[in-house]
Amino acid sequence: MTLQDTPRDLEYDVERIQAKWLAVWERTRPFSVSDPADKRPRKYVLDMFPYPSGDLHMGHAEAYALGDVIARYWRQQGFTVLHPIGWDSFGLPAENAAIKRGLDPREWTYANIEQQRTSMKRYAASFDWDRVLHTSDPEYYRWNQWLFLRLYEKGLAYRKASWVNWCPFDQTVLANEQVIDGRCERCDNLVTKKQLTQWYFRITEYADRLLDDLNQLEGAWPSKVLAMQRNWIGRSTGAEVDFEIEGRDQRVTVFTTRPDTLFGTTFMVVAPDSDLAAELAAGSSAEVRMRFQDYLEQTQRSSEIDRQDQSREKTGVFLDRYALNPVTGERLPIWAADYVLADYGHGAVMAVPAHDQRDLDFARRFGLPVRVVVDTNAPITGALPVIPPGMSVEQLLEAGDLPTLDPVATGEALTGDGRMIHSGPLDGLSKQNAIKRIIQLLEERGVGRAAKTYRLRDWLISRQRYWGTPIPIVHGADGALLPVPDEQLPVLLPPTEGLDLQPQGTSPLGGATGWVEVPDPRDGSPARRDPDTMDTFVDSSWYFLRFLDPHDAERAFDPKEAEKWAPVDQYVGGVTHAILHLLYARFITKVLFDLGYVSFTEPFSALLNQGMVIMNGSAMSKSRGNLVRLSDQLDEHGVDAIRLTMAFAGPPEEDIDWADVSPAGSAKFLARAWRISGEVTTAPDVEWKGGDPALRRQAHRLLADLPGLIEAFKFNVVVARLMELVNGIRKTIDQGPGAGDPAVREAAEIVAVGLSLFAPYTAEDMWERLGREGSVAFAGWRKPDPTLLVQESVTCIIQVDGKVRDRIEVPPTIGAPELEALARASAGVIRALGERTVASVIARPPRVVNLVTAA
RNA sequence: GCCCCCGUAGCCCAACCGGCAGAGGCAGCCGACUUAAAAUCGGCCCAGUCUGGGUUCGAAUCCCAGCGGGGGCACCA
Repeated sequence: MTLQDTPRDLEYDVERIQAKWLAVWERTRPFSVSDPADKRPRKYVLDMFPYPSGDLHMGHAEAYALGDVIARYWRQQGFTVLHPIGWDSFGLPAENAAIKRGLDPREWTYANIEQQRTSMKRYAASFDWDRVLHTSDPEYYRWNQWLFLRLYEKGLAYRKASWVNWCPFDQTVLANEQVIDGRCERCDNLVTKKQLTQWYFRITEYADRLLDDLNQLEGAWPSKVLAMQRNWIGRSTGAEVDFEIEGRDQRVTVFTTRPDTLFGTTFMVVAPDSDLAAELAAGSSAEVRMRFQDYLEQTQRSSEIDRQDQSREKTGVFLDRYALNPVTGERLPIWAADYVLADYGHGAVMAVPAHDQRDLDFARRFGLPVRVVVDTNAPITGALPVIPPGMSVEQLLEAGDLPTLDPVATGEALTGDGRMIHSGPLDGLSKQNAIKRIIQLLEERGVGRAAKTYRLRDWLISRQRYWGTPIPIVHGADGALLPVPDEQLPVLLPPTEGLDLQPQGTSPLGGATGWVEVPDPRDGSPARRDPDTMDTFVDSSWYFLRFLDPHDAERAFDPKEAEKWAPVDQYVGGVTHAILHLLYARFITKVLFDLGYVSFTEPFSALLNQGMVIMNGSAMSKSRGNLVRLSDQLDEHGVDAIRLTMAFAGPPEEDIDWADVSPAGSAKFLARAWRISGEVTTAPDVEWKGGDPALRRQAHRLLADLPGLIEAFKFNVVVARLMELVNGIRKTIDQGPGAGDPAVREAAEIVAVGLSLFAPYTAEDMWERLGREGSVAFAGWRKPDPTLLVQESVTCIIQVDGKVRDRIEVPPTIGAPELEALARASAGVIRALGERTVASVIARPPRVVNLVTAA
């Protein structure tokens, strides 16, 4: 039987193979998942969905190649794999492009989606094309609105006036993530602060759960991402202490991580832009009021950059007001200074200059008292300098080698551990014990308590832009917030005709008169829709659930489907989303859990972060002139070669420098593998048992190792092993039993199935050339034959004092005594040992024996 | 300043629970085939694992301290 027929078949023709199989897949839709009777085990493999800005680029190519390896692997393992794709299609770039070109954002967005869809299909990503969603479709965003209303009902969506980031050039509010080093991410102008009333999601209420549940993900998420999430949430534990204020009824509460230093507090500092500061100043003299007002204005003029500059000298004004230390009754002057932040803790701190660097800097600048209450030279912890032998601590002190105890002189706060002094009931205690004791005391007297505080802030979700989900709230003339009833959803975005999308600091939707003006549902009087749209991170915080039921017109998703598929077994995407997107999705999942819509509390059971594709050591960009176009690469080397290069380049989480890898080499390998499939002369039903044992062993060892390698994301190693096997087949054909050996067919088929994870076109064509029916994508792994995995003999290394002196072939089942005897008798050992005698023997059969000589 | 990764041949990268430092590729060199070149096939060359300590019979692997690179958080009380 001849498998190669036409002359064209003799060469690996990338274009022909791609065109052929692309047409087949378009017809058969092999990766659509819809059979409700399917009883196979399930996997949900999800790639982060793309934002439709232009065509796919190299970064997409890497992410989708790697996600596809995982999806295709589980299919070969006999799982039904849900691997959907959609578009995160609301957002600023569409709006900006629309403004620039005078288009409707819809045109730009959906044209780009079409282009990306075509590219993805060409790229042979094994997506379920029947579940596509776009977040900018009303069928999708109506459920954002539904979700918003559920949060609103629970008190988790609320409005508040607050200082927000404001770009004076773009005339818009910016999210924290859009502020890079104090500048607007888009126009690079300095960002200022503006007080606005905005919608927030109360994510801080979930801070503890968001932090603690990360422990469940240990090992399944990259440790880097876990660390980033922990940093971002930023929980610190300590205590709240209530201070009485002279001339004020209410106490002021401060947060501190060092309540043990309470006796060392010598003044109090409040944030100048806090309500408290304004109130305290108001109760002071006219002169203080003026000085405070000046300072406040100065603070607000200074940019984020200035404020974060740590070399900047401390500034502040004395408010001529006093607080009373709750344990000593001591009078503490109150200052306003911008090194205290209004929105962290309570916007006020108890200053302990001896033991806090910032407080010390401030105290030294303004001549405030400094009192040491922790003797950091006391021998309590390892914080002491190393004491050279023969010298006592006293001698060192005399020699001036120990740090002096006076922070005022040195300018260095004593932040280390030590023994408490000048602290009444705390004297003599260590830091940890002092913290416990003082909290106890404060609680007994009702003037303080253990407390936690967080860096995490509530999630500002309003945007004054057009291209997003309208917030489903109507404002009554009396200020009432009236949620739009579920049955009236979606609140559709009005058409852009007649709207000015140019950012002006208020939402463009406010100008859509016919849309924004609605009757008050209570009495028909004039009312207005909320003109803001939602942050697009809302869209992506639950899309993985919509994929389970993307066409459902009755609800956001079917809880039964969620039960079947969710949470996502494997999530794949860039580390750029390591904080915000993942945090928001985790938050919304917990909310949906609390509301009873899902039965799990974490959305993504495992996470793989792929690195970036860079060029010559730096990120690709037009301005650098090092941009590599994906379409050029695909044209030049073929889809499979590019996909294989992405997998082979190295560990997935590391960056790929395109200058260091060889797509041409990948193409060469694919051609080599493909050619073998045409050389096989045995029929598909040949009995392989009699095939060349060496090749069979190699092939079966690969089968045995493959699951572990893929599941550890060692795709580069799998590709290397496939290359090895192809080399083995080549050798068997050219220098061994020849192409007619059954082992050659067996190994070639294993290569085809293995390659189906990385190079779907080539694998499919090989499978056909091998005379196999059906798609290779579902062929499944052959079971490794255990008899082929057992080695007849292994090489045992024999060491003398840890150095290899000989190696012998032994049966794998050899016992320790026997092995030791062989080792002692080996020529290399006798030579190395010479006159010396063996003191002890470490035998680890069958791999190693170590003979240790007497000293 | 605090925290998280990573440092192995000229380059990209392997090396299981600590046990022969090398699987694979790129580049280079040599050879076969060819009138020649390309393609193809075969072969060869190449490091003692960033540095210094420690643990161990034995360390690329574990621990400590540095150095170099990447990343996150940061006047966060």
